[in-house]
Amino acid sequence: MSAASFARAATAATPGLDTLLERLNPEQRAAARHGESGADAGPLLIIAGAGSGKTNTLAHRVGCLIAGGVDPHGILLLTFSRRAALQMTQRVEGIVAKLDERWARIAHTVLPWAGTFHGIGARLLREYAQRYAMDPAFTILDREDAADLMNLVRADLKLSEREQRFPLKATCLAIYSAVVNRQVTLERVLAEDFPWCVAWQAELRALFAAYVHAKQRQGVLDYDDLLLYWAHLLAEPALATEMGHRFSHVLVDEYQDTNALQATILRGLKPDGRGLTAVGDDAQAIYAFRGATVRNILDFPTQFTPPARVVTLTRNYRSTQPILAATNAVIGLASERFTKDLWSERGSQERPRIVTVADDGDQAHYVAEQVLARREAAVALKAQAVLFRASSHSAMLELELVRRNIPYLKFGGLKFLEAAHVKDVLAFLRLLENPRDRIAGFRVLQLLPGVGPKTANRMLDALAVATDAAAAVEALSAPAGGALEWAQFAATFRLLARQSPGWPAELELVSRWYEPLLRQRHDNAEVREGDLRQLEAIASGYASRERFLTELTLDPPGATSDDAGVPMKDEDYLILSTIHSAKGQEWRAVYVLNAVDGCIPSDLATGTTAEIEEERRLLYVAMTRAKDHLTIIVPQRFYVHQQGRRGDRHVYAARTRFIPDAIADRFELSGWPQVAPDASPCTSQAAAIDLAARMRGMWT
DNA sequence: CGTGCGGCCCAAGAT
DNA sequence: GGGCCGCACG
Repeated sequence: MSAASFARAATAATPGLDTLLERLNPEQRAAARHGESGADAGPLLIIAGAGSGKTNTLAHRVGCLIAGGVDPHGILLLTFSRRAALQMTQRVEGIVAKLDERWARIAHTVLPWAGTFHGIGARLLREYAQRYAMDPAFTILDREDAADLMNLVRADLKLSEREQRFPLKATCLAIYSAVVNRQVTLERVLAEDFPWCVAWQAELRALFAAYVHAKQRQGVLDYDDLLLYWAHLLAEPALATEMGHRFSHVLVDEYQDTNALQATILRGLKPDGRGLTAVGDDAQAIYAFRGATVRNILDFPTQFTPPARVVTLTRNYRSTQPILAATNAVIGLASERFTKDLWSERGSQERPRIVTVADDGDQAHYVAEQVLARREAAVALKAQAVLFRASSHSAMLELELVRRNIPYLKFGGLKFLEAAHVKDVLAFLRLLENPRDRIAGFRVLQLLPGVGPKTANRMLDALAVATDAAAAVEALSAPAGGALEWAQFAATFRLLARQSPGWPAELELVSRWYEPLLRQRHDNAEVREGDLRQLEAIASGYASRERFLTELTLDPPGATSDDAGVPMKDEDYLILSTIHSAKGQEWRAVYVLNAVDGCIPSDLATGTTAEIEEERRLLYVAMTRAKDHLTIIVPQRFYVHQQGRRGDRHVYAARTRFIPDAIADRFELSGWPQVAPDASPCTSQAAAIDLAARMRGMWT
């Protein structure tokens, strides 16, 4: 669809628009129509409370813009995840299709520039690469790869051999990343967040310089670079003007979870704020650990002259009034926020429940039982979600679900892409894409018998300077003791580099090469081969190797499921998710696990008030996902790790500090199971000790 | 120079 | 249980 034909379509009468906007409430409508007359197209901030119809409002706003003749190719929509981008795109398509029948046919081509900051950054950088003398075939390092590269550089600089221990690779990367994303000095990051590393400041600075240098030599970018290079392009006035004109409207979702570098990018694109819309909710800021700052949203209005218009959405369409009463009370105890209480017309007699159980095991039993009971009451499994702070918190529940044959899909936590065998195959593809990518090459070559770090490095040195990678591989001599495996590797590499069968057939050839090695290295090869089949299925959804590698790195498949495989789309399955991954979603019934101090807030996050406040918002985010039923579970006892098998060392935990007695009346408190008065725990314990003594007696 | 083994420390959230 | 490091062997 060209700009011209859209403009033509837009000049036609759009009787549908007013009808569509009728469905919005006054605040939503104001946000959607902002700047419609063209007279006031200044910056707009939408403070959108949980469940206040944010996606819908934003989608209508985009619909209004398009109906008003704005070229959709000039609309840049930045979201937090690809899932959110997809959701928004579909919503906009629906609206555009309804506006005018003639548009229905082309609605699916609407919004080519919807995506995450990182994804859009990658696209723009490839497009502009040649202009600033960079190879557009760069590959992207994920967090783990970046840490590995940091480690290599660290070893090169001999920083690992000091008498006093130098910070670990992950710490180095975290420091580097904080400096880049928060746009502050190394001194400040060290002093504020890594005080134990202050003594290493000079060495860290040298390390980071070498890290940047290594990335450039190899033609690789890390996550932060996708933003950083973009920001630097925009620091060039001519390019900033060009890109700013190219995108007449820039809309940013989840603005509370953006960082200083992202704000810099927006300022570069829209210095005066005209055409800029930010949407977010300061009460749901939960990504400070990644450099996000709530100051972005708090300071947005006054950043411009005249200041941005602020529209606040407080009507909640998601949850029942009793659930909102509880969530309002929880967030009401927060120390600083844009004050706004949410209200709803959805009445209900059911207060959210706080259920106390004995331990992790009982929690799993209770949740499984409740989930099934709700399904009997016609709440599909898909309409129910179990949320938790850390991925490992669902381990016991997952066992119970498997035992009871309840299918589930888990979001967040360890991903399928992090499995060694999947990374091995991807590394081969990355080496084909970019033969200078040393992290990928290092990994692939060392799979071969007889190749260790030294040999791999030597080989990669040769590859880095070669103009023809396949010829360079052929020219290398086979390592001692691994001639056969080497020949197979070289043949596969040559085939793919010279007469590639295309995508996704390439991936199958790589898998075929890899499988014998996989069987040598791992006992459970069948399970891992299953993962490779899954990878092939995913690969078929992408147009090219480059798209596959880029998108997979930037948006890894978020879900893993049990061995039964990914449930079919039409099947019913329970949702398990970390709270972070649950952002933006909603379910009829929500269960929050481990609502105790030590889990929420995590005992790793109680260092500063700011951290604790973020944990409070995390609980708030979890609770506000619920539409009809909310259950918060408080296990009293936690078994301690690192003890002999069958050990029963445990600690007692208290209900999360974010639900103090003062607001407990918003909840219905109960225990499970209902304890029969004569089931004394003392008797059973005595029996256990007796039994243990008898077992020992067998051997004395 | 590559590989395998044993000891040590750690264990969250994710583009 | 896993990642990381140092050490001994081939």
